[in-house]
Amino acid sequence: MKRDGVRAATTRRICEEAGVAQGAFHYCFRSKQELFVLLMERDAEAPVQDVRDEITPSMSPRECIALLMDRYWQQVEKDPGEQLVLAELSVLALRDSALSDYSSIEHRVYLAATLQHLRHAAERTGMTYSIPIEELAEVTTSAMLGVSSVWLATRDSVAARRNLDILAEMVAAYAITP
Amino acid sequence: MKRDGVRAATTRRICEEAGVAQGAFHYCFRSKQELFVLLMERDAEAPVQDVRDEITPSMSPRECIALLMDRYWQQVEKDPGEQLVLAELSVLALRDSALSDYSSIEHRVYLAATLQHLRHAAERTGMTYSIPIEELAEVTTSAMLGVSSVWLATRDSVAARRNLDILAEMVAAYAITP
DNA sequence: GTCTATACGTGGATAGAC
DNA sequence: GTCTATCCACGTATAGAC
Repeated sequence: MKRDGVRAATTRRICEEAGVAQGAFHYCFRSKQELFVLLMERDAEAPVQDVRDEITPSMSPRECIALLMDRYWQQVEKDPGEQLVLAELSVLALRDSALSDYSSIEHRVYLAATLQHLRHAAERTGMTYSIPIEELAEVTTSAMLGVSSVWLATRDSVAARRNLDILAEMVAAYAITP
Repeated sequence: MKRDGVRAATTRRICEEAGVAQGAFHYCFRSKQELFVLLMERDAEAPVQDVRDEITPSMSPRECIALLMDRYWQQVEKDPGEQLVLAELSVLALRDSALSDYSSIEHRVYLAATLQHLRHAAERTGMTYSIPIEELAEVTTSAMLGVSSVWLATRDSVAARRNLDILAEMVAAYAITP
């Protein structure tokens, strides 16, 4: 999927690359849809990277938020194919009622990471937020998702980094230092 | 495409709903890809709604930006299918080198609208921005795109409106009143 | 369990009558 | 120009031998 796109992942090609006959597919999975569900369930349980140790008590809000953006951007740029596949699966799920539970996996995975990061930052530096942390995490995650979507299409890394930088500043404005 | 998704737009069904024989398709278009290119060219030239008259000199930056968000949100919620089709076409273009020119149509269309809005707001109210207007428009558009992507999946209108509201506040913080 | 063979539907595209 | 008929490739899924 990462190499050739979700569309190219036919049962024939999957089996071919797995070195088994195509007929074996329906021994392993009831249907192709079942495989997709299993894949998306796995993605939805992607472990959230633990950045607890990277936040030190002396860091400013701006630095804490910048760290979140950096980690996110690293992940995107390290493996753009993965982002693209997640995007493909998301739109696929939006049109297939059997997969609709997974239409927001991309969002959910990163939302959890953002929320965790904001919580750790608050714990370690003693800062608080001027709006509910869930709301801040939600808008931050949505915005980051937008930035990465645009980057996937334009591949303008300079613009993406600048966007995340401005975004970090915007979000940090909602932090209150003790 | 809006009703049943881009995938469902086969040459057969297009001709069926157009009331012509399937063979007529390849008289009108060289290939299905050509039709897609034509469609995306049309989308890319979507007229930017003129909001010049809605901005009055007495409005605060916060109100000006909120107006931008409102207009955007109206468009998304009025016709979610269109947003979804744009998203589908974007990912399609990302995997098809012949369509790669159009992978960022969604972004480009709204970027132009945002930029125009910010310029008009500056002209009518005399305000300026503390960072280059192009950079502010870029990050704002990306963030709005992210919010609408998430909404397409979750259909949580309350969360979306709240996200846009916070976003408006964030962006307005970059305005300097005269 | 894994294979081969095959059924069966659905794509895009073309040929050629009218 | 528009139609019918057809080609051919490829998709998922199943049947049944080994």
